[in-house]
Order: sequence, then structure tokens, then C-alpha cells
Amino acid sequence: MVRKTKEAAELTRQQLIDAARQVFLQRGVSRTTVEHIAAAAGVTRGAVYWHFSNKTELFRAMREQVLLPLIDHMDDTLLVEGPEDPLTRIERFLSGTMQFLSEDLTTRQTYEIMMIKCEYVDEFAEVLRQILQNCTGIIEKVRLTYERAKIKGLLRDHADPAQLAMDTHLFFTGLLHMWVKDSENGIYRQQAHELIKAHISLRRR
Amino acid sequence: MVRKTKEAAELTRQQLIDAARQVFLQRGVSRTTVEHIAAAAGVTRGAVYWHFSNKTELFRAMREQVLLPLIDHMDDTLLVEGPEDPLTRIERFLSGTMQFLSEDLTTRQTYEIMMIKCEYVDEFAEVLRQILQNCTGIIEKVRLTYERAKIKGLLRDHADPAQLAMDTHLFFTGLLHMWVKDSENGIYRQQAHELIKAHISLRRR
DNA sequence: ATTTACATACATTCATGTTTGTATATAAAA
DNA sequence: TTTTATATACAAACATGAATGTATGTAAAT
Repeated sequence: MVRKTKEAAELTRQQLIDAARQVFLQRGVSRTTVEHIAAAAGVTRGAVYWHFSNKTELFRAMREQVLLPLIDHMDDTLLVEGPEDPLTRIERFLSGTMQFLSEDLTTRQTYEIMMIKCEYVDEFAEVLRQILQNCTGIIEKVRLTYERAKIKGLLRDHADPAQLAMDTHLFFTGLLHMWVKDSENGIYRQQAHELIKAHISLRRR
Repeated sequence: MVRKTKEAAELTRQQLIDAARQVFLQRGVSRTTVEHIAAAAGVTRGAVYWHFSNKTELFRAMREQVLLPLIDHMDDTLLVEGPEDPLTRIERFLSGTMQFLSEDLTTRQTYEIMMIKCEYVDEFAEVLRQILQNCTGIIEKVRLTYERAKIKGLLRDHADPAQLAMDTHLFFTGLLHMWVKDSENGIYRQQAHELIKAHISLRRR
């Protein structure tokens, strides 16, 4: 059996992405060979080179599958004006993202790969820039939300929304990194929600 | 000229470490070959294999050169009881570390390599565990300092030293990461001291 | 009949570790 | 103090094993 139907081909493409994620996670992106990925997906390198021009393109495809959904979720939680106060919205955004990471294996693994199983040089340097841009977006949205909180008088005095947003962003960046690195004993994973709660309540009047 | 004096040999060893740092930074650890490093140091692979058993050992040597001094600095700033209040000590510890990173090229480059130019798999997984342990130590020392601040009545009410320490640690982890990743336009580098100041003043009564 | 979706075979490059060679520094012996 | 032996600090050559990309083959879908 050689030639598959269109749907079957699309399926092996997806299987290749899944296989790549597994192998990347175990061996790191650099040490992973196209052969490894093909074997893990139960095909030969021919299949890989048919669907993707090279390993880098496979990495890109894997990455794009998880990044877009997460951004959508952020927009939902943060910007949509709801019944809860802005500070609670930020808290729920942070907690929700962590919760999502706990539940969604694919996203979690992809993040782990991007954070500690990938070297950001050459082709991957561009990815770094994308990440930085993404951060700028998050910071701006969080800042806006803190701004609203200030107007509503929810913040401590002399608190600058821009600085608060930065502080929150750095806190969350750190949390994500430690959360991912600490996969073995999971101290950060247990504490995550409490830490987020404490972080926000520091800002409350 | 083949056989060098003992001091000359030690010098080429150091040159190899320096060369490795440069090449790791440019090409990432995985894509760096022993040949690259040798060429950058102006020797042949023979010299590398004489001083180090392989690339991993070279990486380890490079890493150890910068990590130990930083830990010493932490102990000095944080634990030694001084004239300033505990919160200021934490602030100065954070600012001092960032300052040190700005000034010391070697340390900065090594951190950049460890954070975004290295894949933590196999032999390097052990390094991850070391980093985690290091973090635990920092958190504990910061917690103790917050504890003293609380006793002296410097903290906001209902502030838990343990949670504050975690929050500070995550903030600082995030700052380090963004600081390193943002090497191009340096938004974080300019703001670093202000951000640290704001972070600490959130805790003040 | 012609693509498609792969498998298989091929050619080439590259990196590694080891081995061998060698000039010299250094220490011991005379 | 000079001579001699040995270990040192590499360079150069060798052997081997990947890994990559491409080219070709092929059976089934369209």
C-alpha cells in the first residue's frame, strides 16, 4: 500500500507533527534526526520530506498548532468586559492559562520544547523575535486592564499600571519557566494558583 | 614549537574556554563542533581533546567559571546583616546582580548560552537539576530576609514571607530571561532597576 | 493518464574519537 | 652540571558513523 487517500495523507502529516513533538521532547530539537521522527511516526524519511521541506519546517508547524489557540484565549479572558473586576480578570487569565497548560498535554510539551529543548540560533532566532512581540502584546493588554482597575479605585495608591503590568508579566514568565523546568517534583505546579492569587492581592487596596 | 610550558598550556586551556563561549553564543551548543572551537582558539582539535574529554566537558568548565562567583555575591548581599533594612537588601541584591550582568561580558554571555542556546537533554538534564537546586537556595535566603523585614514591621499586613519570596524569585527569573532574550533593543535592560524598585516598594507598608 | 503519497537507494558531507607522531619541558641520574 | 629518560602539549592522519538531501521507483487514487 503506497498511495493514500487525501484524508489519510493529512493524517500522516498530523502524525508526523505528533511524532516530532515526542522526539523533540526526548532528544532535543538539534539531536533529533528526520529519521527519528519518521520512525516514531511509523513511516520513512520519504514521507517526512514529502510533507515538510526539512526539520525546521516541521518545528514551525508544530509550534503554530499550539500558539494561536492560546492567544485567542488571552483575548477572551482579558479584554472582554465582564461582571468581575479587572484585577480578578487578570488573576483568572493567569490561572486559566496555567490550568490550560496542565490539562493540554500537547501545548505543555510544545512549551517545554520551546523553552528548554531548543537553541535559538539562525533560523530559530526569528522565533525569538516573535516571542518578544507576543510579550509586548500581553504586557499592553494587562496594562490596559490595570488602568481600568485604577480608574475603579481597586489599586493601592501610587501604583503605576505600566509598572504593575511589567511586574505581572515578569512574574508570569518566571512562573512558566519554573513550572516547565520543574516537571519532576512539581513544586511550582501545585503552588501556581496560590502564587497567582498572592501576586494579585498584593495590588489590591 | 610543540611542547609548551605549564603556564602556556593553562593559557591555551583558558583560551579554549573563551573560544567555546564565543562559538556557543553564535551557533548554539549543539551546532558547535569541536573543530569550530579549536579554530576560534587558533589550535587544532588535538589541543581540545588534550584538555577536555569532549564538548560537554568544555561546556561544564565554561559554566562553572561564572556560576560560583555569582553565588558568593548573593551570600554577601543578602545574608550579611548591615545598616540597611532587609527590603533594601533584597532590592540591592537584585539590582546588584543585574548590574553585574551588565558589566561582566563573560557572565552575560554564559547566561545567554545557558538560557537560549542550549538544549537540556541527556547530559545537560543534570544541569537543569543544579539550576533548580540553586533556585531553592535563593528562595530560602530571600524568604529569611522577608521574615526579618516582617519582624521589623516593614511589610504590608497579611503578607506571607514565603509567598513574597516566591513572587520575587519568579519576578527575577522572568526578568533575567527577558533581559537576556531582549539583547537587541534592550527595553528590559533600561527598565531593570526601576522595575526592581517598583517590585520591592509594592511590599512596603 | 497522470498525479499523489510515499518507500528505497544513492551520493556526499560532516563530525567524532582515536591513534600516531613529535618537539620540547622537566625531572632524575650520573 | 651535564646527560638522559620520560611525560607533556599539542598537530596531523585515520577510521568510522551518522545525517542530509536528492533522485528514483511504484502502486494506488483521481
